[in-house]
Amino acid sequence: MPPERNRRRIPDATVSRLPVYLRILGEQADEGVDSISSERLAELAGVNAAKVRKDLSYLGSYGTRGVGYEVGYLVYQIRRELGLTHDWPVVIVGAGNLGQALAGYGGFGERGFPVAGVVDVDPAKVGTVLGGVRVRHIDELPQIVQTKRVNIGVVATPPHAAQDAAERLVAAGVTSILNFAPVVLAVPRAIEVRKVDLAVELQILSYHEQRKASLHAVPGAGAGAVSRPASA
Amino acid sequence: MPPERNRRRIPDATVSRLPVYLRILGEQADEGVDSISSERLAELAGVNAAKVRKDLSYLGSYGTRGVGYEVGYLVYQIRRELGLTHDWPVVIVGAGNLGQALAGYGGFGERGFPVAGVVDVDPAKVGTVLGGVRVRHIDELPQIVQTKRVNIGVVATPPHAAQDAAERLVAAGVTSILNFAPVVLAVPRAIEVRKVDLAVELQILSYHEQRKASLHAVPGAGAGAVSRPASA
DNA sequence: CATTGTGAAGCGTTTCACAGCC
DNA sequence: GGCTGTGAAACGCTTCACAATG
Repeated sequence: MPPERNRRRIPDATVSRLPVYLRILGEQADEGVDSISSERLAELAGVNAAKVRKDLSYLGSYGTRGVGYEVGYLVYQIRRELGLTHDWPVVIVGAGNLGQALAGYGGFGERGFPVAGVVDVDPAKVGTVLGGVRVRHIDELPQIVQTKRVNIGVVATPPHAAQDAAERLVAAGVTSILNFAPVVLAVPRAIEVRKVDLAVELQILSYHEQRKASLHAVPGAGAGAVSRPASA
Repeated sequence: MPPERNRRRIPDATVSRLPVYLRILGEQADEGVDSISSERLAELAGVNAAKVRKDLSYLGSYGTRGVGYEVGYLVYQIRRELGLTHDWPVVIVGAGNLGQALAGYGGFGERGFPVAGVVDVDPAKVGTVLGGVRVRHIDELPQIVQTKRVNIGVVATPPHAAQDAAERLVAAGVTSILNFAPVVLAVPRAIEVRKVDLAVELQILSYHEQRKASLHAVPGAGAGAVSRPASA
């Protein structure tokens, strides 16, 4: 029996949607649904049905024509593909406002990402307890990463400390980083970095708001020229 | 006649990078830099120089061949395009862990998004003070949105309350939503929604970790797999 | 016969490569 | 000479449309 084409390359766009499908499928399973069509899943995920089918087809042919997908089996396959068959402990650098909220937010551990540790440079914060975890000094980072087998680090420091935090994480052996600081981190190419930047998100919304506002300002179909028309 | 089409359509991908350029340009300005090349800006933003030039070209021709871009002027143009020439007050729904962290996080107001209010359904939370703002009852939402001219709402509730929060925001007159709840919000098409989902981000990192792990498992031709080829 | 799985077309984004200009 | 601005090629993602099939 030939095993499976193991080195499937899944498009980034698909990878970023699989967690959404997974969450929805979990909810459906909880409600007792055990079979679902691409159409229905698409509706719940807010996307197009063809996209759902193509996304799922990267995992293999796990549907049944004329019927749909078996929810439990699909959950299993997506979890396997995302590497969610075991926990991934994370370490949080920065015990400020955000670090505290993250550590205190139960959703982390529940979803398979237990907080293995929180560290900070500030001795005043060391020893305090956040979400059941004692804050430790950043010098203990290598030890935490090694003993708890941590692969994923979270940067929750102020901007000026973020690059240092990232370097310490990488030096300690972390290979993926979730960065909340509004800073472009310079790390080795092999390190996967994802960025969550509130200011960026708000500014994107601002762009759309401003756009709506200036549409209101122009009359019918013309080039209203409310602000300055610049030539090309 | 007003010469130019003012309604330039800027690609989404470009809009999402403009805030990054803007932040970097601001930092450069603070350091006294007043001219910058696409190459340098690209390096600081972690992207390709051609991309920077194409992105900036959607705003107009604001560079000088052979020289580069004037930092201050570029900041002005990007701010104008993003609608950052005035503040956009935001209202936060949900005074839990996350809502508190967001309200307490100074970066909001500093960057032009002052917190006009925080609301919650829970009477026990109403009246407490977060980051200088008193938590009010969610029934006061319409009043806050109207009197403070709020266009942007932030959903920071538990998942089960998120859809209701979104509907109340829309009913109150908000037209853009930043959603932190792990839920696909159903809103009218005219409402702009952006999503920040920690679990999704972590699961994407998990995918990459799992992928690295299974690469180790195969004998593989070539990839020497030393942990850190530190380069910048 | 409803629904999947998928070639192929369509579309938006990135990158190249170089003409245009300072 | 150096750097921008931009057509055009390359790429990746989305959507269509329909053959395959339980």
